[in-house]
Parts: sequence; C-alpha cells; structure tokens
Amino acid sequence: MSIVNKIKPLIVKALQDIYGQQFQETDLTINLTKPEFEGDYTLVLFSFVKQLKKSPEQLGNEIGEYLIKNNPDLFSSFNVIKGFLNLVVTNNYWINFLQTSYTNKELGYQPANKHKVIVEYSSPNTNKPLHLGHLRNNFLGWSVAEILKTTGHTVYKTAIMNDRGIHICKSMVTWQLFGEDKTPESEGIKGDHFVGDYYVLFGQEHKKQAELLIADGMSKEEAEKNTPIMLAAQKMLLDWENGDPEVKALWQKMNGWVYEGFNETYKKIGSDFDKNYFESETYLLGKEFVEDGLKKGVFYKKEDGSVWIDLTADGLDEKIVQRKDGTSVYITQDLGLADKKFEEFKYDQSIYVIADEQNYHMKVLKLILQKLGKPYADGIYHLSYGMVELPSGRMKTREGTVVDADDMIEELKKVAREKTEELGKVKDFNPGELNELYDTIALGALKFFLLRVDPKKRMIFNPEESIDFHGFTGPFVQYTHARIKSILRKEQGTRYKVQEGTSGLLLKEKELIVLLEQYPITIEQALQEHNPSLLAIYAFNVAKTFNTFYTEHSVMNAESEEKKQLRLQMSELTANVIASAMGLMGIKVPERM
RNA sequence: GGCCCGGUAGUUCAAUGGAUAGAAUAGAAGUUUCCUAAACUUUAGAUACAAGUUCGAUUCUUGUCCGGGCUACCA
Repeated sequence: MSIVNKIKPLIVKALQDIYGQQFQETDLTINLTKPEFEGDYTLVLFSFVKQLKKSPEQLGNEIGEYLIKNNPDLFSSFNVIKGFLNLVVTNNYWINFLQTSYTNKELGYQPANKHKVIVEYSSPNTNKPLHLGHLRNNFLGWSVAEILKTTGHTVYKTAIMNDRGIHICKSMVTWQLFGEDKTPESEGIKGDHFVGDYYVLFGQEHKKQAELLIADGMSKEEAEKNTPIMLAAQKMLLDWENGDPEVKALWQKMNGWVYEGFNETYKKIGSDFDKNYFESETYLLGKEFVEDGLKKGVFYKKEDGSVWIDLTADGLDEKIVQRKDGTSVYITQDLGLADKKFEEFKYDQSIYVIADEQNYHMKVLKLILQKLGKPYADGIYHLSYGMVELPSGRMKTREGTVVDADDMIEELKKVAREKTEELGKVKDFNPGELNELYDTIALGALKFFLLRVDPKKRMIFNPEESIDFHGFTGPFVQYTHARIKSILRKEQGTRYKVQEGTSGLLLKEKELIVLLEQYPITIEQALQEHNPSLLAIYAFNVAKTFNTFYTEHSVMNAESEEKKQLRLQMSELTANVIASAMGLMGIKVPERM
C-alpha cells in the first residue's frame, strides 16, 4: 500500500484520539510537500480550525507530535508552517520500499476481482481509411482496457463495424461508375485507402453534378438531393436492404478490401478485439424494445404511427425510436446492441469509447435503458473524448484535410530513422532490429502524443510541430529507459541488501524514490478517471527526475559500494516503472536507441 | 433560439478549494577528458472580463465576451 493511503487512517485516528472527533479520510487534504519546505507529505490544517476551535499552529504541533510518538518507524520529524503540517517520512521507509520493489515488474497490479468490463472502441466506418481521430480512440480504448486488466478486471474488447448505410453505398456506386474493375492489388494500394479514394471521388462528382443542376435553375438544396450519383447511391441502399445479390456481392467485395487494410493498420498499432460486431447484422435489433417500451408506457405512438419517448422531464427532448414506416433509427439499433452485448458477456460495466459529439446520444441511450428497467443500464459508461483538430479546424474527409493514420506512422518512422542514423548509436543493429526500433519510436511518439492530453479535452494537432522527439514525448521516456538499461547491462553482478538506516538519502535520490513510490496510486487514479494521460505525465516525470538525478550522481562510480547498490536498485526500479507505465499505454520501450 | 463542453506563458498541455499557478516547446545564455548530449543547467514569459461565496478561487456560483459540439423520421 502506498504511503499516502497509510498516512490517512493514522491522521483520522490522531484526530479521534486527541480531539475525540470523528473524521473521514475524504475530509483530509494531503499533498506532496513543496520542494522549498522540509518534508515529504503535507496535511492542510485550515479545514479543521473551525470545527476544533484551535489555531492551525496548535493543531499542527499536536497532530505532528502524536504521529511521531505513535509511528516512529514511519515519521522522523515534522514542522508547521502557516496552516500546513509537513511530515518527514523516515529514510527507512523509503529504503525498505525500494528494496522490496525494485525487482517487482507487477508493481501496482491488483488481484483479480469479479468485475467484467466490456470496452467498445475503434468502431470505424468501412468506407474510408483510419485517420488521427480514430487513432486517439484506438489508443484510448486499448489503454483503458489494459489499465482495467492490471487492476484485476476481466476485460473484453469489442468493436462495432459501421459497414452499411448510405456512406458505404457512395463508395460502391462510384467504384461501379469509375472503377473500371480496378482492385487494390491491380493498383498496388492498401484496400481501405483504395475504397476511401472512391468515397472522396463521390464527393467531387456529386458537387460537379449539383452545380450543373443549379445552372439549370434548381435550388441548391434540391440539386444536392437530386444529382444522378446521389440518386444512384440511394437506390443502391434500397437494393442492399432488399437483399439484391449483385449489390450484396459488390458490398462484400469492397468491405473485404477495407477490412484487409484495417487489419494491417490494427496489427501495426497493436489494436485487438475479442469480438467484432457488424452493423449489417445488428441494425435490425431493437425492434422488440419498441414493443416492450410501448407496453411499459415508456414509449408512445403518434397518430402517424411513429414511436417516441418523452425525455423532457429529464431535461432532454422528445426522441424518435421508430419511424412511421416501421423502420428503426440509430438509437434503436444501439438499444438492441446493448442488450445483445449483455446477453453475450453479462458485463458489470460497458464502456463506450466514442467522441464527445455523441454525448447527447449516449445520455439518451442510457436513460432509455434505465427507464425500460434494464439491469445493465447503470453499468453503461460513455468514455467521451474530444476530437482531434488541426490548427485550421476540424478534419474533413470530403475536403481532404484529414491526417491519415498510415501516412502519419510512416512519416514518424522516417523521422525516427533519420534521427537514429544521424546519432549513430546502434550501428551494430541488423535491418530487422533497426526496423523494429523505428516502429517502437514512431508508435511511441504517436501514442504518447495522443494519450498525454486529458481525453475529455479536444486537442489540436499541428503536423509540423508534433513530430518532436524532445521534451514531453514518448521518445524522451524511451531514451531514458535505454540509458538505464545500458547501465544495468554493465553491472550485472548480484545485488545485495542495503543496510537500513546507515545510508542517508541525498535530495535527488529521495525525490526519485518518493516519485516511484507513487506508481500504484497513479494507476489507481488513471483507473478511476478512465484517464491514461495521468500515466503519460507520470512516466515523463519519472524519466525527467531520473535524468536529473543521474547527471548529478554517478551510479557506477558512487561514493561507496552501498550507494552504488542503492542506485542500481533505483535504476532498476525506474526502468521497470517506466516500462510498465508505458506498457499500459501500449508503448514499447527499447533496450537501446 | 435551447442544451452541453471549453477559454491558463508566443504555441501545445498541467494544477482533489490550499503555500510563490507547474511542464514542454519556441526565445536568450551555458554544460561533452566522466554510466548514451534523443540529455542536463540557468533565464524570461500566462489564469478572457466583471461581480459573488470563502480564512483562501485557475478550480465553486452568476453575468458578459469568444471558441466548439449537439439540437434529422442520417448513422
């Protein structure tokens, strides 16, 4: 257990014993002590002043003395400054922690519990290749799943392939018209890109045709609905729904191309799924929900036959759940899919990794399921993340302003290669090892970049500035790891126990150990908040702190053999923690770079 | 119009109501006989505006201004 979690009950007990008042651990504010003061952890005293009717100084002194008297193994001294009680933790505690942890590669892991969690992420449309926004989604979903696993949950990863609908038909119809039987193979283009090109071409063609109609006197709105190519796409959608064998065959062929491309990209970025759902197979689900809802009086039917739910009492709007022609809408499909997923996985929690533009939709989804009394409704959690934007604004496929995922990775690999060759530190690597290293660095940079920001916030991606391997980046952390490994390779002799107490801790040594000790609570916090950026920030701080420590104090040429042992242990623990934290984000760390 | 987010150094991001608002990058100045300089050190620079609650507000409340999203019998 981490030190903060040990301190809290001790203070609660102190308050009880000294003042006879009961406080909760959540009433306490405990922070890391600011570096300019003496101490490791600080209790903020102001909040007790009113209730205990004593000055902060008096409170601080009384609590401090009590803690030291009763826990001499944990606290060595204290001081009170203004309303802050600064506690100094004993060197023994830190040295003990180090010695019991430095070989533990599962630091922060929690034992298995009974909770089953399903994480739905990625969920692409099968009419165009993945872009930067998808990558944020993929990295986030994968990382959150990994954090859940580490903390003892049973996790299933799923995706829903949006493989049907008018957008798919747009690519199909355009390929039929202009494709000349070309294939990804014949053109040497990755399948998803190949299909995506026809989707873009549709947009161009549609625009051209609309302009002709407008020139003939049609209004803009009318024209956009009635271009020949748009009408063809709509007809194709109907044919698809009616099971037209030719259309279905074309659909299968083109989706097959896309999946081939997706699989290649997924493999490269390390996304994996326990189960894929396909909208083409689930879009008719949810019909029985309409019946059920009507029976329960949750839904109501309008005169024209359409079915609605009134959510105005919950501050939302009226929402349609079935069209007057009896076909279901998006939300109804999602109701059905939620049910299906529960049937198959019996989950306790179902996390949907979906962009924040769907906040309203997800709120409605959960609310409807709750109103229908579904037992799994409360376990639904929308992990809402902000969109990735360019300095010029939102990415738009039709305007060709998207940053393509595959292109981005290749670009980063190129920079990784150039930089590596320039530095010339791994000249003995064979081509296979080099390629692996470039992958590690490029994906490390990309994943770190997209995960280091709070998921809830939208982020701006500047293509020029973002390809940076310095500072708050993945490669910076990876580099620190490689340097530590280099030291450890040179000192493979047996480690031995450092004598407790006889070894004082220098400022920089202690700073690093205190930080390393916080790894488990950092994981816990990332879990609670569904927020991998905490791990990115933490890993960066560990690397930075190690670098500072390492420039000031030699490991191999330490002042004494005991110091050398201590620092070797610190180095090993740092490397393990970095590898672990990065691993939770799906980022590999190299032995050399 | 209604509802929901957001506004912090030039830029990209931090900060459970707590001490002098932290980083990174760009800028300026330095560090290589010594464990990998993809590193390190020093320096300068910010809470949109106005009220309110509080011992204390970047954080909570209200208003104003500025961005973004949602508000389809599209998905």
